[in-house]
Amino acid sequence: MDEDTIQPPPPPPFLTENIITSDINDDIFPYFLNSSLLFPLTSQNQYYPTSGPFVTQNSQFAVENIDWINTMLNGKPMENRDQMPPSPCVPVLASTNSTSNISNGGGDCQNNCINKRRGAGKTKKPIPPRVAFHTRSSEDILDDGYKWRKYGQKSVKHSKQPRSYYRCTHHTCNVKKQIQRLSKDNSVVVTTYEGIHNHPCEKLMETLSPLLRQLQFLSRF
DNA sequence: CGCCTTTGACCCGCGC
DNA sequence: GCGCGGGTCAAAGGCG
Repeated sequence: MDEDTIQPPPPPPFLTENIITSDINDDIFPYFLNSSLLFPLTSQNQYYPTSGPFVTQNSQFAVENIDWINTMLNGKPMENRDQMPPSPCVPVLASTNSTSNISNGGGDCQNNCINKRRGAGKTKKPIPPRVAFHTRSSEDILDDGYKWRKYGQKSVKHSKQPRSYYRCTHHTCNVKKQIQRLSKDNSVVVTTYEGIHNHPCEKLMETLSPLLRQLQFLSRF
């Protein structure tokens, strides 16, 4: 397939609707989130592909299954974000089977989240990595590709809106998230992630697999 | 039947 | 030590 025939996909509607700010280590970065994928933005408000090999109009580029939430929680990608290719990007087939590096935070969650409330001992509880998103959405629960189980809900002081507590249902994963609407602006959902997933994002793989299969098929002609 | 949400009780950290 | 507020547990009930 000639590269000229590859047309960049139109920006999905959520890119103009669900504007998100993320709050990590006192830095605020804008992000877009669709039903399952998270797109970091460049400083020029261009978005990155979430994962897989991609081409820009001028060059090919591979993003290897990056889970942006986990990557942010590891605190690494921000200084490099403007070195990455601008959108629109088109997914292409990987020419070689690259090494798999799927959303593995290096097990930090196990270290940081191990302190349970009972028997935590006298040592000061380490603060687990956290990231918060502000999303304008009518939906409380944004589908981030992971599966969550609600384990609590509390009303919080100085807020009319209750706070909901969720835990990743993966049996080895201790990642939690809190969901709460802003009392000042009910249309804004604040989602706070705590910890790092130690397993791949199932939905991400589900989403990309058919697309890549289709492209593989088309590339034969 | 298994998985999920709901919800009141309980626990813990922190400030006073 | 006490009280408050936030976070978690776990039983009960709902749903597919």
